[in-house]
Amino acid sequence: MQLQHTISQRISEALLALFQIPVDASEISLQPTRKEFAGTYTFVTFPYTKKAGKGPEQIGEALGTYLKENAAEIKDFNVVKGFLNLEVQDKVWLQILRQIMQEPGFGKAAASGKNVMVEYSSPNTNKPLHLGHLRNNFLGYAVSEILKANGHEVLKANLVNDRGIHICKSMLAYQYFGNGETPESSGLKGDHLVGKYYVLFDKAYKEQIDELVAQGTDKEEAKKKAPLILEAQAMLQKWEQGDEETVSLWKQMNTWVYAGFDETYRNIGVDFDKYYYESETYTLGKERVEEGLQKEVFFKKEDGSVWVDLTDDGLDQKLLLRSDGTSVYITQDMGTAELKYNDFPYDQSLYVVADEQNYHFQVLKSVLRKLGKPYAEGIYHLSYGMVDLPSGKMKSREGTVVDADELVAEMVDTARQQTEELGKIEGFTPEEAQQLYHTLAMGALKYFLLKVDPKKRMLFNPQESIDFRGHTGPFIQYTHARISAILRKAAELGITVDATSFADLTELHEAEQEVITLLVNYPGVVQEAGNLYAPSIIAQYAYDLAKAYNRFYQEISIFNETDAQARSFRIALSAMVARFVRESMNLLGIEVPERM
RNA sequence: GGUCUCGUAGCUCAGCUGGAUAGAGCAACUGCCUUCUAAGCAGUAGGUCUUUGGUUCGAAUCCAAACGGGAUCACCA
Repeated sequence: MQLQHTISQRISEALLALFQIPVDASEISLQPTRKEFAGTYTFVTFPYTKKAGKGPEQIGEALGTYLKENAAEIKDFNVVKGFLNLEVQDKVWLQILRQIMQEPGFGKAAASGKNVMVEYSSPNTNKPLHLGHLRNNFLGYAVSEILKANGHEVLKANLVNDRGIHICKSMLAYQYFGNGETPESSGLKGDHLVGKYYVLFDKAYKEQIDELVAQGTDKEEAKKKAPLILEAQAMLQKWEQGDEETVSLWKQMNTWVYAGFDETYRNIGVDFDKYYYESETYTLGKERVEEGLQKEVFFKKEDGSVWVDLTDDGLDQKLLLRSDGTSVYITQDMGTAELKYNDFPYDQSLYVVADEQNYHFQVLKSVLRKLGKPYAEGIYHLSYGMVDLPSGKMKSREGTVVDADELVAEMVDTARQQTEELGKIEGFTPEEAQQLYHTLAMGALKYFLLKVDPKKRMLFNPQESIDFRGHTGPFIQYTHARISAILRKAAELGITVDATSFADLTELHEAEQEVITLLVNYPGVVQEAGNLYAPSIIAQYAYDLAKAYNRFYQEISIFNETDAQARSFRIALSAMVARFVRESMNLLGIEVPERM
């Protein structure tokens, strides 16, 4: 809100009046006052000692005295070394709360006119989603919501990797071992069924390799010569040639997988505005290569392969087209970048992709820049760290992955157990109870994965990682449920509250004031999270707000308060906390319950 | 080997463009439910911010080097 800016303005005026130091208000930075001192905002005086010709404490004292006398917002001050701690008048806080109540869009930025595409999820169709994908999906969804709150037009895209050698592996194994199995006949979810054959392929493939090695073949050689891999490669050729039988099987298996993915997406609460399929885009990009050759920013080697030299940008030479004229990964991405831009002329295009592809995206951006593409600068790789298990890195082929569907189911079950233990389901219908378990499970899981800085690699311990107490999603959800109970009670008592209900109130408890201070910060937090593409900032905020509210809740009674204005104020404050807890959690894709 | 990245409490993580005695949660210990939901609140204990230099009024934060993790450097995706 304006409060910080107003105070900066006052300090700017004071610096000029007292020390003849001209400083623009925008250059004055305030920081939150540390817990152990009185005050809300702290101004550091060290940087001004030279210009003022006075010691840091003298400056602080002089500024504080001046502000207390001349600035209506300032209640009091104290100086500790070079730190001027400022207390804001209670009536100012109350006025701010009234303003927030009357401003439904508080925390939502006006339309920016900017278009942002967010590509996330982007699964392979040869196996089901696992824990790593969950981080990706939650991040992509949350960042999209945060960007919307910042006033941008967002298009969520999913680029499905539905072709390639890995798909052929599943298909081949299915041909050998499938016996016509279907999701219906096996009772397996489609993506899990296909994933099963992917694992089977790998197993059989490894056996063949071992066999060849036993016969004296070199290991690397064996990997290339094993009959199964040759068959898979032949199958990919047939697929590319449009072989009817191959394409038909491919369609069949993909249909199963998509049904499975849709179910998972629905279950975890993510969605997309547009799907792209690599089977439709993998030949794109060749025109870009041609364009680059004409512009002479790419070059062709004798064998016909096309390369780009990126040594100017600190990168290497990079292959863009194979000698046989077929595309590689980067060729495709050059094509899809153009396709995306034509579909949705973006100012920014985010790729939510794990950090193992950092180099790839540097190359992509650099290549498009060389081609002079207007959309090159908007490309941003939202790189996130891997999720490790206590046993180390997850490897899908080795079966050391945490399956997304299983994990969610386990979480729901844990939520049920916890809730039942606490005896909190009285008055719930079975459907409501099930709904609650799901809400809590997803809250716990999403919060756990989103509270960590996306860039950082993180550890997930299935045994102990997901808690329902402390710094968790359910803690924040619980706070919302608590407040809901208060608001229900207020309604039962016939108490209605609006911005005029506490017009004469002039004093606040410290715990109340701290809650308002956090509410004031909300728009700034949303903005920062948007600028940094960091849902973790929202997660931290929601926790801080819930924590501060719980302290207030514990210390101060609402319905035992005899002063009607103070009581109304506390109900209003509670309602605002509920509102911003809900909004901030929704930005993370997390629902909050009315009761729990 | 080149490039990039990370190293903060026993564990998992915060610490914004440099600011006060480095913060949470979990785990451990102590209090608080005849009063609005104890999935809560308050408190105790726990640290050479990997190390060494440098920049300055001031460094967990910026710079350099070392050590230790990780990623990447495919006519794979």
